[in-house]
Amino acid sequence: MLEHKPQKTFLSLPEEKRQKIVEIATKEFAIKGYAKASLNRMVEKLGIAKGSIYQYFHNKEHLFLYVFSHGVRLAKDILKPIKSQKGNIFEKLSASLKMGILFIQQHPHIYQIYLKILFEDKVPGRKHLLKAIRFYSRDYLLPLLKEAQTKGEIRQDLDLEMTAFMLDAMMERFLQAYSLSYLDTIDIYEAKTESLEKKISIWIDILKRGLSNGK
Amino acid sequence: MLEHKPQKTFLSLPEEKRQKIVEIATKEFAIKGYAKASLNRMVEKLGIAKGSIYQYFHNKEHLFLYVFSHGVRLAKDILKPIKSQKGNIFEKLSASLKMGILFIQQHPHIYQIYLKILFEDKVPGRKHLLKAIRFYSRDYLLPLLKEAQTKGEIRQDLDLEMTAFMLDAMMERFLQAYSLSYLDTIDIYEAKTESLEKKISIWIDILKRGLSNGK
Amino acid sequence: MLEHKPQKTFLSLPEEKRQKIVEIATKEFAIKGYAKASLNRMVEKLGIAKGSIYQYFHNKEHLFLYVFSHGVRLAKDILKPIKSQKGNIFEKLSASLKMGILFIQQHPHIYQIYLKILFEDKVPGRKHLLKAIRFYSRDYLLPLLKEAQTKGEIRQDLDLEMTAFMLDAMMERFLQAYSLSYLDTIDIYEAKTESLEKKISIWIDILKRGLSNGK
Amino acid sequence: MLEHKPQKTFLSLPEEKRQKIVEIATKEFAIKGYAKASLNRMVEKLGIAKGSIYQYFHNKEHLFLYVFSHGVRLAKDILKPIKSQKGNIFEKLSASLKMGILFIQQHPHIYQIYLKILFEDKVPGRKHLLKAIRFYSRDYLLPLLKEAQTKGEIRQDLDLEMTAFMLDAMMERFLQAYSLSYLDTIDIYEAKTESLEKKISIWIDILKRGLSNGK
DNA sequence: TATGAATGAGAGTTCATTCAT
DNA sequence: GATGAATGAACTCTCATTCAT
Repeated sequence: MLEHKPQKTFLSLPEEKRQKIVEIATKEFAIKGYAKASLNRMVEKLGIAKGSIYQYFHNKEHLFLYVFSHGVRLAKDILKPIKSQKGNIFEKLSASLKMGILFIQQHPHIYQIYLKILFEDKVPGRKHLLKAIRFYSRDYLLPLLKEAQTKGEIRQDLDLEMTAFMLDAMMERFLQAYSLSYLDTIDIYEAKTESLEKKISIWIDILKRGLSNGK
Repeated sequence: MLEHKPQKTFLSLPEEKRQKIVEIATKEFAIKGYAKASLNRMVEKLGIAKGSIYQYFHNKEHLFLYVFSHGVRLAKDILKPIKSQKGNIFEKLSASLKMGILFIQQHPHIYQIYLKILFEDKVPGRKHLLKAIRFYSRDYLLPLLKEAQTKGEIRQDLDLEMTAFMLDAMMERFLQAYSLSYLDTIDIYEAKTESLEKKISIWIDILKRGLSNGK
Repeated sequence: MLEHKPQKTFLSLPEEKRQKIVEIATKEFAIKGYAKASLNRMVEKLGIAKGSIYQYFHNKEHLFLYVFSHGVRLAKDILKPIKSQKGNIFEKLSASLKMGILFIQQHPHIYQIYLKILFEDKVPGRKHLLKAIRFYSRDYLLPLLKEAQTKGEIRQDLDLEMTAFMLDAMMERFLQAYSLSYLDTIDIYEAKTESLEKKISIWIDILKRGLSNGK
Repeated sequence: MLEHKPQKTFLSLPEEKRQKIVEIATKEFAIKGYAKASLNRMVEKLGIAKGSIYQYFHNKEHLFLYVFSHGVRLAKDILKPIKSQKGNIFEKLSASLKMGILFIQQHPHIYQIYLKILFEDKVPGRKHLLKAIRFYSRDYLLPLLKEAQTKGEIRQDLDLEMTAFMLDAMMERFLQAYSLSYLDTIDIYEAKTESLEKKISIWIDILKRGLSNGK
């Protein structure tokens, strides 16, 4: 699942051209959102014919789904190593946040697409896509929390399901704020002016106190 | 500030008609976002002529700004009483969250508009609008935290600015998740299936442990 | 003919209001031309209701015709005295030109309306209006030329019809150039930068040599 | 300068279609002026889809500027040979007038566009366009007059700048009158009913007497 | 396979005119 | 007599999609 095959013609394109198409399309979807993204603009920037894009992808929707799943693949690759790294749960959470920031810096448009479709309607398969990427929730955080509870890093009386939800919400919101600042220089939350390192450490510190056994 | 006057024509309309216009427009902007919202659809749903909407508002932008500021006014009215209510900071935060939930339930489309423009570009006055509504951050949370620190409800060594940022992020993300579930029945985070009351209380409990003095 | 009566309601308006209406309407037609002139803008500038203008004039066309004929009346009043003044034909032509300049300076928008409709289609009664205002041609210049020929001021062998056409063309074009410069500060023909007096006298001098008996 | 490129799409159209588009557009702009010209009407007359015209030209303004510069190109091609032809200045002026008449007969709508924008506001690049086409003034007439003065064809005491202005005004007004008659059958000045040849010769004769040395 | 001209629905906006109050 | 809300046709422009070459 989350597989969205382009036409064969796209796959037989030279690697370089394929990359450029994905790159331009990603940027367009990221900046404009799905509905307002314009194939016209894409082909113009790419310097290819209008009809060509329809040789590569059946329609706008297929192109979008391919671009999106491509982004998810990149994100998963970056986050995978954390799960198996050493350290307690708080160190892992901290590392996850830092990795998230890094990903946004390296691929600003991919995370931006995710943010755009979060609240946009008429995005093809939106619900399915959103469900598929809740890394931090059940699939990612819950196992982490269970392990931590077993090791005694966090309290025994915590409702892990809800804690996972809370952590997911917090972490994603942190990335949202950072992304907004990074991309828009809106800086509504002053995420940029303060040291991110310091912000993360304070955050984790509060969580540690909140989640672990009192002294 | 954040005042957006409609044409006189609109103000002299019968109350009922005015309400219907705001309601339909709010819904359209909430569902479609600014750029994709269609005045055509609005007037059709309202059963009025295309030209009429231009008697009421100078253009799409003015209509949007009016609808938006109308929503903000409603939100402010609901949240105002909390500041002066009794109880410690955790009780106030808890009350804020519950009030936020209530507001979303009563005016689902207003909060939805806010979420839409969070990540949409080309929204008129977007930066200004977003800055104007960060209730929870500096303007709202910081005074609360200062008071709590004075009263000894939270630790003396907390960096209040960053704590405010964290709380703001957490609370807003909670509402985001709830709103997504409520409107879309997406239920990515199972926000609906669990008791909200319970979820909030666990959340506040963790915060209490994380923020207050040990012991 | 060239009578265009407004509605009775207009005539019973206070003098001041009537003047203001004519003034604003003249300006609007002068700047925008007939087709692009907007009743909306006029009533807004006048501070009266949209419906009122329809109480005063049956429709846009009637308003225009009234405004136009009002302008013609003013122009005729200014030019009338010249015919009976003393001096030879060249002095009269010179005086006419100066009077034309004066009229444009005093009522820039009236002459502008004439220029606008010269080449605009869909102007109600355009042909009729244009025929009605060829002052310089048959009605004005021909009698002048005949008298001058009788007095021996100009050659006997001149074809007066054609000379009248030429003079009409020359004089009107002079005013056109002046009007363009005066209104637009376009100054395509540098009409402004040079002394008008000097320009007129050179012009008349050439005519005198061209039209009168050698010697 | 005065270069206005259409889209590539237009240039790769079959010659016949391109001509038809220019022809229809020229006519529409000539009859309606810039502001009131309707792309809707054009595409309907052309029998093409609304969107197609936007494949050929970026927007209404670009279409207009192309059509206009196309007309200027035609006019220049026609008038070029005169400068270098034999004869004195009066023969050249006479030839210019005749060529002007011929051009209007062959391309009635092109000259009409020029007349339309002379007095229309909001025409894109109007000032620039008008400045660019004053053939008869400084660029064309002044050299002619200087040469004539050198050769002794005209008086030494003439102010050439002003004479150029006068000639320009006279000749253009002659063409205006002719164009109005030709297109509108308005015939305000009876330009049609009389022999043009005779009219021109009388005109030139008066000029000759007015400008050349006595005797 | 690649092209790009053609399409037509739908967008926001303007405006002269009508008519119930 | 004055008002101004309502109308709807017409405007310029955008866009995803099709299809003959």
